[in-house]
Amino acid sequence: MSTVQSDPRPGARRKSPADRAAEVAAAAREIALADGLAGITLRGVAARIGVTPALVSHYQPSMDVLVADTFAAIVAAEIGEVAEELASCARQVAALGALIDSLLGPDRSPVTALWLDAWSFGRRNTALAIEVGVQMDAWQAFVSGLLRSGVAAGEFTVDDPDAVAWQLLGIIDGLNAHAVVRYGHAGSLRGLVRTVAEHELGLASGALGTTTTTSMD
Amino acid sequence: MSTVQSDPRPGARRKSPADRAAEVAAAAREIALADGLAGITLRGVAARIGVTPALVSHYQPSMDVLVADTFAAIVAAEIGEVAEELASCARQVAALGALIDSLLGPDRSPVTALWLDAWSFGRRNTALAIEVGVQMDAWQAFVSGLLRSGVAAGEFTVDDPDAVAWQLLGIIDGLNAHAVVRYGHAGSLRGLVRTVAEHELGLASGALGTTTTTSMD
DNA sequence: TACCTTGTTGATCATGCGATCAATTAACCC
DNA sequence: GGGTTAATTGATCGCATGATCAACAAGGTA
Repeated sequence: MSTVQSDPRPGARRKSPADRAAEVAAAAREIALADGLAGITLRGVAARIGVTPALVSHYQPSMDVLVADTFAAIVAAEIGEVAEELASCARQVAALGALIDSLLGPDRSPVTALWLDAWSFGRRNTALAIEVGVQMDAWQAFVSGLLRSGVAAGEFTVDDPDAVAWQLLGIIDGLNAHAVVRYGHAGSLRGLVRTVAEHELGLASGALGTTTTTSMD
Repeated sequence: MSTVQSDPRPGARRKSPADRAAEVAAAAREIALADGLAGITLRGVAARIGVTPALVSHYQPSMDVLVADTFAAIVAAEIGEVAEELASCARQVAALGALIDSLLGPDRSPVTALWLDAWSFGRRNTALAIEVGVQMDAWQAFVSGLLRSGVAAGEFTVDDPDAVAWQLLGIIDGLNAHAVVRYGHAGSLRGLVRTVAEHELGLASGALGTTTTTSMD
């Protein structure tokens, strides 16, 4: 992931700017996922790749930007992964169910914690605030696109796909946040989100697939 | 609010430990609501009450504790206010509707932002993390109590009031978070939460009161 | 009024952060 | 192999934070 390409020259410590930049970015991502955005520090990143703080500083306009870019990279990558994962679904109903499963899965803690950090730090880091907006919009666009596809395919109906997308993402984020802060994971809450989605889309109960549902069934 | 009680002695600068502590706490609360938990700083609090940083330090075991206590005080006060506000409701259904209105009202930004800070900072501040847990549990207990009262009164049925309380709070927090970070306020989302609540409680649509609902109706 | 308790101060320390820059030296090219 | 480019370093600055403590002085008390 960190462009480790064989590296022909023996004992070579110097790297091309592109490689170094990639290395810095990768280190920042790893730190962010492990210790949160607050863990991304000049000296911390430098130490992780065995380099002087000055060098890290040299490859970034400012730490605020590095933090913002790191957040954006992680979230964007995740959107890509989820999109790819959902591409195999024949019907949009199935894709939506898979999306909910994915976003409320057992391994969400790191990314959810990252979002919590971003929401909080965004008030003191303009670059990050902008990136938070961009990534939230990206998620919203992805989900609303999914909804529109489903409507186009005649699988369900939605009055306002944009609004419903925001609602679903809001609910999911809230449940995930609670799960990260107070519980282990939010898997048991999938049923609730499914129910909400089914209601919003005018689907029958269970149309989005069923695991062990939480509430009344 | 900051115990300004007349103060008989003229030109008195000295205050009793209790008064000073209250003054410090009040200043911390004001700062937290205005600038977030990150704004609570030794020198900042000191400057606000016209006092030396050393004095503020003198009245608190550590800044981490002051931050945690400030967060707890604000949230606890809000729970108290909401509880009092809901006490006038004759039926629990009305109380639940009022609760949703209150928690998704137009002036939620400061408190929601505070929660976001707390969730994020809790990873680096043990005292705060504990307080976050306590206050989340307090809210959960309040809501589940409300649900149990409604069940006892025969107004609706809930299989697992504890779980449903967590779900409702999770949804509300998520929508509020999105509203704070990306939108003005979450008022237009009340309809969604009402719908979820009605579904969870086996109520008819509109049973929790209606404002302009968002989705399909 | 003199004393003594104690709330309060000023100075100071230690820490961690981001950022800068001349000097170094590795790596490439001719 | 020598020269040149530029990646990298070490040293150092400036700033903000939390925390400590001897010294001071306000204010109640005898």
